[in-house]
Formats: sequence, C-alpha cells, structure tokens
Amino acid sequence: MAKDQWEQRLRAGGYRITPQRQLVLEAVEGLRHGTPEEILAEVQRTASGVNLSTVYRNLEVLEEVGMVTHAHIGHGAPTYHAVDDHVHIHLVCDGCGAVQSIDAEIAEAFLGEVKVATGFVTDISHVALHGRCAACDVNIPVAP
Amino acid sequence: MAKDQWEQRLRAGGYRITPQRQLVLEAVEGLRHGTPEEILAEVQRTASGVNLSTVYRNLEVLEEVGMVTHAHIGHGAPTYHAVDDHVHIHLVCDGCGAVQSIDAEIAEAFLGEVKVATGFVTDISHVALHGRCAACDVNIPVAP
DNA sequence: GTATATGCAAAGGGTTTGCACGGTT
DNA sequence: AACCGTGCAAACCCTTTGCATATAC
Repeated sequence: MAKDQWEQRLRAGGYRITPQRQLVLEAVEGLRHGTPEEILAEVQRTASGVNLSTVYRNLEVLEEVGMVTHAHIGHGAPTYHAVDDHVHIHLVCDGCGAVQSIDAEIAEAFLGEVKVATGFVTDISHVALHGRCAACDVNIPVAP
Repeated sequence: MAKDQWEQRLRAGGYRITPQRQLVLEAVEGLRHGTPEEILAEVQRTASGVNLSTVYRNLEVLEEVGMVTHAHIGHGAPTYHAVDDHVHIHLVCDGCGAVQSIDAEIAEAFLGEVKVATGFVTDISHVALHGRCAACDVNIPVAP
C-alpha cells in the first residue's frame, strides 16, 4: 500500500499519522501473519521504546479504517493480516497443532447456502476451522 | 444419559464418581449451553461450596470420556454442551452480537470438499462462524 | 490405606484502561 | 493551543497450577 494512500485513509477516519502507527502497519504487512506480541517485536527492531498497548491501540485503528484484519487461529492470541493479502481459511489440527491455509473460495457454495437458509453473511476467514489433518486422522483419535 | 451409563464411562476412564462431577454433568445437560461460570452458578444452586477450578477440572474429565464438548462462540469463555445434543453450527453476528444455531448437516458437502482437497477432517461445530446477520447486513457495515 | 478430587489462593496469558506527558495538527 | 496518541502501571477476564486436606475406592 502506497504511503499517501494509507495516510489518506487514516486522516479520513480522523486519525493522526504517527511513527508508531506507521511501524505497526509496516510490521503487519511485512510479517504476513502476526500476533500482537510478534508485531511488537518487529516494531521494536526499529523503535525499541514502543509499548504493547500502543500496538493494540493501533491495530484497532488500522482495522477500523480497513487496512488490517485479524483471525482467530488457536486458543491464544489472534493473528493480524494486511487486507490486501489473499483471503484464506486456516485449518488447525487438534492432533498435532499444525496450521494450514486454503483459499476461501472453496467455501463459496456453502456460504451461499447458509445465506439462503438464514440470511447470515459469513466471514469464513475470521476464525480458523478445527479438526484433524490427514496425518493425524489416521491415528487413533485420542485427545491430546 | 442414564446414571449407570455415565458412571461406567467415568470408571472406564479411571475416574471416580463424585458429587461435584455428577452436578457438573447435570448442569451441562440442563443448561444446554453454558460457560464454566454459568455451570458453576447452576451447580451452586445445589452445592454452594463448589469451586470454579473444580468445574474446570470436571469439564475436562467429562470431555475426555466423551460426555461433553465445548465450542468457542464469542471472544470470551467457551460454551459446553452435552454430547447427545444435536450437532450445530453457531453463527455470531459481529454487528449486534446475536448468536443463532443451524444444523451442522448444511456443511457436509463443504467439509467433503475440504477433505478431498487437503485430507483435513473438520469439526465444524467447534468454533462459531462470524459475520453479519440478516438484519445487520442491510445496514451500513460500520464496525461496532 | 492409597490414589484421586477438592478448595483455596496465587500465578498465568492476553487484553484493556486510567492517567499524565508528549507529539500532531 | 487543542486534542489525539503514547508509555507506563495497574486492572481485567478467563484459565491453570501448587498445595494441603478430604474423600472415593
């Protein structure tokens, strides 16, 4: 995303341009997948004084103006993505913990049915799907 | 679930039958949907001295022996169900917060495709799907 | 009698908030 | 100059854990 583009977006939302804001955005774009802690670490490579709460506040702002989204993958911290990434579904294996991504397109028909049945418009990428990966599914399904 | 059935299941897993255990199970069955806190409240109607950590420990045990499951609905505490309930998908509206349930059967074809594409076997009921309900979808999609 | 369960209190991870100071506009 | 954004510390919610005691077997 070009510099003047995101500056515009922020200003349009009534927000100011600060170094921390810029660094958080760059970190999200650079990492592709990042938890708030990971984003903080990335930001601190440039500006070591930045605080975790600033990261949280800026992720919230960047999400509000539509430059960032988050998805819930495991039971832990959410991961943030830049919006121009491909929309994908995360599959989390409850056996081995592995996470794989598939193109969200595969869910289109299903989401259409859900909409017809209930009127609900689903953001399938917002939460990971849980289950068992091919390798773990063949084993005896004992809870980990 | 009949009394001797669940006693068997617990004993088979090497667990003992305690009043707290029984009350937690009954609370889950009675409430149909309940967070650990809600289950505690229900249990305490009969036995006021029971502790939250006991509820957590027993939910874990009951889940291990297959009498209870949990699903992640909002960003807060998970909700527990008895296993003999119908398997359903929770739809959470990010606009108004409403939660609706639909039969998990609607996802069968989709989950089949996911399995073919990746080998991944999905437990679609384990996490709620997020999006916008019919009422909120027609309004300007401003984040809450 | 012995191992498992319990209650309590403390600690833990992740996130939010109140406050005074500093920076952007 | 006004207001938004920041750092810091404390508070928050949900959950787990260590320990001594009680209880099921």
